[in-house]
Amino acid sequence: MTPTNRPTLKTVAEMSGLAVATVSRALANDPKIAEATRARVAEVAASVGYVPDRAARRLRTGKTMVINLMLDPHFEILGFGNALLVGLTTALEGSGYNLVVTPHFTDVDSLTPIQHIVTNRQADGVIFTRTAPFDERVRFLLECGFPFVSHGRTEFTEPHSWVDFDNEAFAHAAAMRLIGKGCRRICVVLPPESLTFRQHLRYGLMRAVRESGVDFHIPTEISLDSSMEEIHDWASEIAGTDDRPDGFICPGEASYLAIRNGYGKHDYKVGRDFHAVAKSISGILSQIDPETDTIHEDVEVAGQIMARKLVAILGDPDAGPSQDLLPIDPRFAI
Amino acid sequence: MTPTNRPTLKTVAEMSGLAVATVSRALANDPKIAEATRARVAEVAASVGYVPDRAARRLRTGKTMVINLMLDPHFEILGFGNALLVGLTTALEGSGYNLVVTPHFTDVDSLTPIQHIVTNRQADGVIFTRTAPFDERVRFLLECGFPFVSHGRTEFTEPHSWVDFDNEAFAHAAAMRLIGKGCRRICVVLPPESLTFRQHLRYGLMRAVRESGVDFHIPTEISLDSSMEEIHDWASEIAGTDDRPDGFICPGEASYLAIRNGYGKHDYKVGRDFHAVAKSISGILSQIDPETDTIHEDVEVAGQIMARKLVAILGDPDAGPSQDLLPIDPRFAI
DNA sequence: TGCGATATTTATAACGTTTCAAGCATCGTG
DNA sequence: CACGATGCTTGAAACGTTATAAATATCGCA
Repeated sequence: MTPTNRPTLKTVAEMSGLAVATVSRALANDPKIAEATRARVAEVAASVGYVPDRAARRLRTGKTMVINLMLDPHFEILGFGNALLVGLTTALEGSGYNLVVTPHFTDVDSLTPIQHIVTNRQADGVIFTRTAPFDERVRFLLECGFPFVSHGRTEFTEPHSWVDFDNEAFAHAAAMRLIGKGCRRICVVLPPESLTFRQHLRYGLMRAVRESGVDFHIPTEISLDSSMEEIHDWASEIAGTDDRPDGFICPGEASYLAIRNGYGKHDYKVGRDFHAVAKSISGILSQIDPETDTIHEDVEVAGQIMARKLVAILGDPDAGPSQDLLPIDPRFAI
Repeated sequence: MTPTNRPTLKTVAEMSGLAVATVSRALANDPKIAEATRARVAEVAASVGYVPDRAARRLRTGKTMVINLMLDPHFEILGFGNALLVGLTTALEGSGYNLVVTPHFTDVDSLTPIQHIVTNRQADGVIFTRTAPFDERVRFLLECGFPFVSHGRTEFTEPHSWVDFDNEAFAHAAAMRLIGKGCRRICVVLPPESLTFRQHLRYGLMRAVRESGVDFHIPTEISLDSSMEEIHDWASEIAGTDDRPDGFICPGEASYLAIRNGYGKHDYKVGRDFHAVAKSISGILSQIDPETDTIHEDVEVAGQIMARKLVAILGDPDAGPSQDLLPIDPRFAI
């Protein structure tokens, strides 16, 4: 381990015969510094490979240059967490912000880790997923005026920044496709009540129902958070009933697979005896069942947008919140 | 935003009528501080919710209390990245270390981001995956004596800390199972030459070949890094030949699916016309093909072990490197 | 020539922590 | 009773920045 010979402002100052303060301001492009000086300082700094010290900056300015991603280890759907992470990190590259990842269990105690981050200034902003209609994290962060971007919306009247997939459009488009294939009774596996996008999916389906008069079913025994085994068993059971749905909207790859296998137990084959439209995230479905009808949610670009949005907020705290509703592939939209 | 009223050492010092230095050392459990004082300071600190300032500490001590995970956005196999992340973050919880995630593309320039971290002291230790036999990251980090744990081994003589799955045992066990099912020609999809575990898989197969005299095939047209489409097309093509393999070792879920579908194009059905043993990571295979023969690699515990290992190294830099070869499920071992 | 205005630069003081050397009681001992 | 130990506490400096205020150089103009 080298005896810490990293160049500092002092190094650059001595080399250029200027004061530390001058160098600091020159590098900050302060217009009060003579153009010639600025150029010389920049050159010297570059030549010795000066890189400002994060700790010193953070201590002095209070800005951590850290963005915190709260990740729920429980409920990470196949590919979702990774795609989000990739989107965030790539968008953050070169921005000077570091992404630190903290585990937090949305269902048990979603607030404590965030409070810790806010009160102890561990980050400049937070990003999280699995947003609830009256999310306590959102409420808390709004109260303290702490910057954040959520994946998913809330029902608070006060606006805040979020990025979300248009699940309403997804469910509607999916339902319309199923109807187009002749389905008479459409079923959708919804997320638990606690998550906002449950309603969006439901509205999407209901709109299609209103428009077409098709029959529908929303199971109460299972949710999108149920294990694949549970969904599988439920599907297998319902497949044996007379009023079994002949069309499924699956807002996730896992639920699709579980249902297709559950029905498969009764030799009901997707595309022949029933139909399904799945939300694709990892894209694996097109390999498993190439003929599966899917609508893609691009979580990676969602991550990129969230990162850019948060950086923008941090850069200009006076800017109001902004929202991004990511549309479904227009080919599927009605 | 509140006007920064966070308690500091000074706060605690004033409240307890002691000097800042005393408080600092009391909280550090310095035995030179009177027992009574230590207790009082601890009490006061707790009562005001004192939490040491990371930036100040880092500036003073040089320790960043950051561990950096280098994540390759390209090649993250289904569930691998997320499982690793979950393992790391949960194991790191309460350790005081923050996990920051940096993207870096193993194939294009694996060194630069790591050099940046080392020379600019952005972290106390690094964790990375996709290790090569003569990995330049390992070489570099060993040279500077910078703490790290790799997922995967190298062929350097100088030992270093790593955690790895026993891919040799996996391939061997998989081959033996295939042979037990009557396979005559076994094929394994290997990772590219650049990755160390390619050899481990190969050795595992070769050992089984030696022991049983079975025929084998190692494709050169594709690798584990090939897209599912490519593997699918390759499998579909080879399925039409006379000497097509009747047993597959798939060190990944994607490759299994691609092959099963490629063979499926010729109406060859897994379990009937050919067999396969897949490495399961996300566990999704048991839902897609419940009868699939899989051997599980628990990437999450790998992550936990890596995190603990690195923390141990950072706690005692004089401790030598240590290695963990994670065994396959003993039920499958021969 | 001199004086205020303007353009640059700089010294200094923080930010919150740890550590080093020094401080000050208290005490046993010669 | 003085004197060095001993046990505990503390002042001051430093880590690398940035912000504030003050200093210095430069200049136009009376």
